[in-house]
Amino acid sequence: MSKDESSNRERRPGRPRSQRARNAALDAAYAILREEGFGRVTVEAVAASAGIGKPTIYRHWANARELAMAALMERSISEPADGDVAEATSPVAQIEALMIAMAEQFQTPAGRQVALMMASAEPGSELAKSFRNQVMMKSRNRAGELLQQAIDEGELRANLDAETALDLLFGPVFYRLLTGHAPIDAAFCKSLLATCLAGLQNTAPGQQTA
Amino acid sequence: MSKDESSNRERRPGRPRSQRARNAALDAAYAILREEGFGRVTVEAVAASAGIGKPTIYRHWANARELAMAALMERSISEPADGDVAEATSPVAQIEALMIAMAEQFQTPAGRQVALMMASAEPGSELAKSFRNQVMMKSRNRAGELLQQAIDEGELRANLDAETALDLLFGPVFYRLLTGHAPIDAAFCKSLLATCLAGLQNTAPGQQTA
Amino acid sequence: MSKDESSNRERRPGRPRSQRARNAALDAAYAILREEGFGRVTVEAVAASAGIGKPTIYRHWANARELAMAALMERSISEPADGDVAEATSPVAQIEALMIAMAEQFQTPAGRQVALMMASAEPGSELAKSFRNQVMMKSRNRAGELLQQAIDEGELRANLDAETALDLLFGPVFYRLLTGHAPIDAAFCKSLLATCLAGLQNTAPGQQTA
Amino acid sequence: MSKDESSNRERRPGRPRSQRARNAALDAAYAILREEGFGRVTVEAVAASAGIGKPTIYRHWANARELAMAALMERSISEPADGDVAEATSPVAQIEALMIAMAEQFQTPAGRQVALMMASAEPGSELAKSFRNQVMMKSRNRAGELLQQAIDEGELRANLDAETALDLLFGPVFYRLLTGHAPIDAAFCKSLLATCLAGLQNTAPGQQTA
DNA sequence: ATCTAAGCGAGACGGTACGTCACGTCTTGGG
DNA sequence: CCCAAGACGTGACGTACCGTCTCGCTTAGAT
Repeated sequence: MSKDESSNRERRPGRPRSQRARNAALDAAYAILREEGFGRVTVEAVAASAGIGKPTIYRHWANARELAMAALMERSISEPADGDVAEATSPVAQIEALMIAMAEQFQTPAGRQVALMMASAEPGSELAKSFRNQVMMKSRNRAGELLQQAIDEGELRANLDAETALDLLFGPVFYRLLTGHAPIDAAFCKSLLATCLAGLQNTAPGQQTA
Repeated sequence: MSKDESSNRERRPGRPRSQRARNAALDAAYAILREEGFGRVTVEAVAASAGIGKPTIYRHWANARELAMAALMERSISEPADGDVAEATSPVAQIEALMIAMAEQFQTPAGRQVALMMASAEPGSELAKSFRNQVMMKSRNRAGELLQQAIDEGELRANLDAETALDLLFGPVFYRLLTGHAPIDAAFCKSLLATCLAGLQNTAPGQQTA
Repeated sequence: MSKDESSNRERRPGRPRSQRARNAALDAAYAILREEGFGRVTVEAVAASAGIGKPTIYRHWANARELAMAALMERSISEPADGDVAEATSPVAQIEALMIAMAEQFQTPAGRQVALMMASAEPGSELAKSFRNQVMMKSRNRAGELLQQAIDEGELRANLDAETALDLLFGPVFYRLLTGHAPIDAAFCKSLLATCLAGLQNTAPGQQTA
Repeated sequence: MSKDESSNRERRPGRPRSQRARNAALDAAYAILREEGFGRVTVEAVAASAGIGKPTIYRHWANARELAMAALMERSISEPADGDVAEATSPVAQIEALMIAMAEQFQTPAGRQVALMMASAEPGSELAKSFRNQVMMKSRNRAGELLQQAIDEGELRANLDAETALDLLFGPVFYRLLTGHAPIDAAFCKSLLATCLAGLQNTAPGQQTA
């Protein structure tokens, strides 16, 4: 997530990094992210608004994008509404609750920046992976477990390709986040899940094409 | 689409825009786009490499992003492989061909920039819409027609929500383009379509959860 | 002064230059000159405010500086107050009236631009000479005649170097116009002339240095 | 004089301004000033030729004109030939030496730009005053002291208006610098001083006008 | 009564320079 | 060794004007 985090916790010589400065940077970056967008999260602006020096920021993050990503990860992406999800009775219902919670986050000002942040991160970077895992894949991974559970319980087909199934559920959400061609709301999530479950194919007897 | 006016224009006064300059700009922008990426498509670089003046570029496009989008639209996005699609026998097979053709485009250097370009375009702008329609929705819209055809022929369920169904098919592709967590290849497209058609639900008798 | 003025008045073929456009350009240039200063007299601004085309301006003048100079010469520099000058009785008094009239012109907004215009004209150019003759030398030349007259009448020394004498009278006025270290008013002109006439030297007997 | 603050500065926080960069800028500006003229002293050209960044130039000076003025002041305007002046015996002779030294400076390529620089400076600005004081008034002020000395010694009239007298001596020099209608050489300076001292008036007995 | 060359407005063209923003690095004094 | 402050060189921004070049349209003397 951050630049250092070296595991050898032996205590480096000299003055330790100021946690105050780090937090001030993240707070300022997150505020700008929400209010003015990802593109305005510049090292210069964050340093000025947080009252910290630019080199201090560069000690913690490689550039403004990474700072913005870190700010989003630490300040915005809450745990996926465990309450609602836990209340649900079946694995499939829990998946639905999970998707709806994610959808809600993508409708906040900060959430709308997620696609841009992911798109502009260089693909191989450590932080990009971290961001992907925490912001884009967390719900997906959790849903993966629920999916397996549902298969085990016989609710879903046993011969399911889990990867493809998860892409089917989460892909359309990010698709809409990216293109903005339609809203990302609870109704959409429900429709998505329902259609996904039932399949597109006509299964009524005597109606088959062949 | 671009800064200039729509088609119904008899004749504006003054010297007309130079088609030569416009093409040189698009060519240069497209070359940089492929070779160095979206982020390096700067007005400065395009002007220098095209041998035209910066103000000329600004006369045609509002900024470097719009120029890059226009370049991609006019230089890259080919017709979606009509040949292969037409060869397919059934509407569903045609949809599959369509998806595979799109997937191929997204594996080119220019194609990989698409997500970034879409994400960084300001959402309401005219060019963003145009880009979305031409680059991201063209295949989708064509698939929509085929989808309806398949419903009419009884191949697909009659009570299908077409929007959701299309999002199910195309969403995952852009999802992978955005996150890069897995390749976008023909196998993926086929798996996607197959899973989508069959649904996730277990339909075997005596297996129901309840 | 202007670009053409070919003396061979044989009449060139084609449409003649529009006097309307020429006047509009001069009017607009002069207005900008007074209101915003010499530096804002751009070909672009004049063309826009006069409602004429840029090439039309370039047909008449080589560049904006020349246009501004022409505008000043044709719109501002009036005849040097013949009335007041003529009323004066002696040649010396006429010189004084001439200087005061010139001083008045240099206190108008347009007049203050004269030093800048002269300084920024390239020295050898035809229009620079013309400007110098019309704007800066006209009064001086007239004063030269009066000076000779005064010498002839015995009012001034016979062995006077006229060039130096004229520089002594007019130099300080342009000096102040250029540096702005002190006002250019009638009192100054009078003091100038008086000191000049009497000389600096102490002529009282028995006071000599040696 | 320049953008930065006055001398009474104990220590500002942050990295101090680079004297190296400042000197490089002034050197480059002065070289361009001499070789190509005031109009070619552009921030762009100075930055490139000095190997420094444009923003650094703007940190030190408000624009190219001010940079050019500063360059002239710090690189060109030498002390007014103290040697020659000191050698002169009388105050009046010292004034003459002073004028000749100034005239020499105005015949160098850089000196010829002085009128343009003064004319194009906005009148009220701090740097314009500084330029006037250092470049145009230094000799004048020194001459003012000598003038007073000469009056005290009885060489010049006691009832002299010093301001007017100084304008009489220096005005014509700048007049010629501005208009270029005649050379600024030692002979001119001598003629100027001589005519000035003696006055224009005819003092021969029995010749009076009245 | 045409023809036709040149002027007209408009405005795009390739340029140069502007003054600004942000980058990522370096250099101060102080903690 | 970190911190704030703020300078540095770099690179790109978007704008203002430059002086030139098409455009289609007058305009007015010469045919």
